[in-house]
Amino acid sequence: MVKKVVSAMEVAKLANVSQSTVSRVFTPGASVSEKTREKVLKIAEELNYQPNALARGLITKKTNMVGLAMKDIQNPFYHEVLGIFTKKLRAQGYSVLFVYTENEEIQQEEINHFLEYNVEAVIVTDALLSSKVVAKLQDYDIPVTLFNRHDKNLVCNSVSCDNISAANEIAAYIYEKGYRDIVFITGKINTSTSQDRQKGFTDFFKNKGIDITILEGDYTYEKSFNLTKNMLEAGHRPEAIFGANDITALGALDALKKRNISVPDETIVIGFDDIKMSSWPNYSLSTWVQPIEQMVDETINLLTSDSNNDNPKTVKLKGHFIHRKTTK
Amino acid sequence: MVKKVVSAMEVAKLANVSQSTVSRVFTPGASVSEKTREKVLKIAEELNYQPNALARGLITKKTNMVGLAMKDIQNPFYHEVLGIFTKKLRAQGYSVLFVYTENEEIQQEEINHFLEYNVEAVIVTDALLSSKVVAKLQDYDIPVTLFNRHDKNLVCNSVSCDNISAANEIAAYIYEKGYRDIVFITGKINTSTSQDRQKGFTDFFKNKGIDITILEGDYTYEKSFNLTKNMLEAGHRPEAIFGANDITALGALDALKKRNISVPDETIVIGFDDIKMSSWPNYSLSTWVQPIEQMVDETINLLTSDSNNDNPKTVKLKGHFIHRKTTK
DNA sequence: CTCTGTTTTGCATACGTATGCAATATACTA
DNA sequence: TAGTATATTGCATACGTATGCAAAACAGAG
Repeated sequence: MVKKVVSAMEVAKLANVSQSTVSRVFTPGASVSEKTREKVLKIAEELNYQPNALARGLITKKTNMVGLAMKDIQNPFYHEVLGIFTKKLRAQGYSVLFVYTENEEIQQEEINHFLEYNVEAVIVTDALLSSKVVAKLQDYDIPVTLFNRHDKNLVCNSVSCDNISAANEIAAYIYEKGYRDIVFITGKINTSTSQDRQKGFTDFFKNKGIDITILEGDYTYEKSFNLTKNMLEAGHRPEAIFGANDITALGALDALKKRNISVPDETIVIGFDDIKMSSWPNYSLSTWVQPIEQMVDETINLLTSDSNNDNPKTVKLKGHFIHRKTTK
Repeated sequence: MVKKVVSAMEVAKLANVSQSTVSRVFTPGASVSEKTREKVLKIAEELNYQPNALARGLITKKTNMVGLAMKDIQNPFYHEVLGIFTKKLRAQGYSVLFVYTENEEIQQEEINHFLEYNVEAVIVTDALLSSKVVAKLQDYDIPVTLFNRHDKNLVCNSVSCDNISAANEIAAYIYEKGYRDIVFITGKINTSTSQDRQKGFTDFFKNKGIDITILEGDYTYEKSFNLTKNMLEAGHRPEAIFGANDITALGALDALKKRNISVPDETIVIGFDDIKMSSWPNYSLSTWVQPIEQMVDETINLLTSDSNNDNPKTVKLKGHFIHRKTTK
């Protein structure tokens, strides 16, 4: 029993008004008398009418769609991010056109998809963007915002945690507790998050004249687990390990446990992100809490306050350290 | 420097053809001579032309958009599912309009959003749907498919793992190993997944005349952890625990570890889903592997093979058990 | 070269909405 | 009451594409 989708025209006929009037009833701010508004709304309700977003977008160029691109990784942090984005965007009347990409760089093709649908803005989370792609989007006046990333080569908005200062504070914490044998496990080294956290962390110790050990990870649990395991087997048991994110820290933590090294008594472990899992009793990981909600709010602000691409903004938020059971 | 979005008309002018011809070049199967096709494509390339999906959808009613709804939970299983869906749908030329919902039941409002954008199909994952909402979608001839769920009250497609037989096999495995003191920790009890897994599991033991313990969980780690902890503190240490999903099983596993109960020597633990985490060395959880890829394939098949809503299909796939270190 | 059958093209229109402009209805002032 | 200002409405058109139909171009046969 296929019900025909009703158009504004049919509502208009039944309500004895013109299609324009029906349109105006559904256009916020348009001029309609209270009486006709009610009349039209009543009929519309009966017919189950709702404006066609495609036709509407065709004229207004306001599609109320936002393109959200994300890379395929196992980090649950981004799952949370996605959820928050979707909720908050909907609250502002936006729908989310979602793209998961396996590629290191977002492909031209994926962006074309966004363009075809006239998205009003593009948010890129945990994925890289070539400057060529950004340029193309900006050619069409579509603002681009990097979430949890920044890139000096790209002239576009960016919202992230102030990773450098956060890592710096973590370093200070470790230093003040008196630990001197320290390890940093990086994430993917071509990500700004990993780079900044490494910089903030190592710079602090450099100033103190302390050498720390850098293990090159890739933001996966497995890599971090193995790096730590190998290090321990080679006879190096550090006093403190800072992982570039929680997943990394958890990998290290499990490797320590496997060798029956007591955390935090013999070695302390600190992560970054505060994913759900980190608060599980078995892990109870001390970590840096990213202010996700705020970060998302700022991102949405950027794209609604029709920020012009010629003058992109960079927002850095602070977050805070949370002490659990992997530190003393 | 805002570049104007070019339309088929402008390409047509430069190529000395009509707009219709340009349209036909971009419409698979339309009649265009090879010579003009090349000419048009060349100009289109130069102007960076691409068809406007909105205008196209307005006429053809083919928007190439699929609505995907998901509930807000912490289970990483659905993160994987989302990724696979997006990739495979894109491969078929579909874009994904994504909705995250916090509500137990998907709201009318969310569905309206899908309708406004003329999505061609709706996939619901880990969320409930009222029959009223399904009816509305079907009124408009939009096929609805439940993923990893089924619901007798809803006349719509459904794709899931054969939870009953899977749980049955797990029960058989446990029985054959000789365990008799057995616990099942449920998920949210209003989900078909939890119900079916419970049924398949308990029915097996009922036939053998064995009573098992049911703990009512909610698919969260915390709940499962506490249930297990309380049980152990009350002096009940079962020989086998089956969790309605991996998160549940991991909660139980951690509670066991906390009490220094040796797994699998004193108690074995089995989960369901095979999320990434389950293969982490520290957990190494034995579990039932859901054939996600196949499940997604089947779902997409259902919606592309313009299955009529009057004759909805139910697909159940098998999956397999994977033995890791929480079983012997 | 002519005639016929087939491909390729252009013309016109439709999809469902928003909006500038002019016409009409209403409210307000004196 | 008449006159003016304002609010409300309808008309016509535009957005960018697809498509039925008829015209035009082409290919093949004789």
